[in-house]
Amino acid sequence: MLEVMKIKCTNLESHLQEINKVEHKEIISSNQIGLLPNFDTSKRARLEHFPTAKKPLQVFVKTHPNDESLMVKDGYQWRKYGQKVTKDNASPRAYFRCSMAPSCPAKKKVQKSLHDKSIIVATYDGEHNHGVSNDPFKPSSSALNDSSIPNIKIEEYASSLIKDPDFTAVLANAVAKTITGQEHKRLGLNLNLNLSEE
DNA sequence: CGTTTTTGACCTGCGC
DNA sequence: GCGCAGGTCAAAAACG
Repeated sequence: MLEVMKIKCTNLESHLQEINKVEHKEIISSNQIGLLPNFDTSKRARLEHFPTAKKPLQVFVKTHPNDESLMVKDGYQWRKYGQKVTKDNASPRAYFRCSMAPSCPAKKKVQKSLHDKSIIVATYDGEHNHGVSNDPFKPSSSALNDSSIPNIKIEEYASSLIKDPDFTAVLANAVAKTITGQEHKRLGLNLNLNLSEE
């Protein structure tokens, strides 16, 4: 089962990198999943100047193209403190600060993708100094309702799936079906990431 | 009435 | 030094 998960993760990572290559025509380092190349060059230079500084985590969230709220349900409570229209993207960028703890340094920026308005990009900056109300990437969490397709953060999402007993059962069933040849076309491992091979 | 959102002003860093 | 762009502040408005 872990082997199957590993293969699936590898496929999804390569798929994500292909998408980013097409969108931005740049090569992405293989250990930076979802890190957008349009990341401001001046800031990138600063980060490279301080190699110990953590690079911000970027999460892609599928949403309705007409949804202008830029709200991402990720298990934390965020307070919006600013909004800006940036030069390289007509969609406004919203700035959020964690409101679950007064002294929490965690922040995030949320902006729609330049090329696909149905995808919003959340850039997380800083770490929470408190717990989370619910697992942000667990399939049963509020992040996975009808109007919000799961965040495409492969490693954490896969990790949460492994912990999910329901998923384990489904996965085991799918593996059994594959082995017995009852289901060739679809592996039954649809991770609902909107990144299927179709 | 407390909390959150909105939005224009302000601050800061960078390139020229 | 100046202008530009991104990020933050804070007062007013909106909301529950």
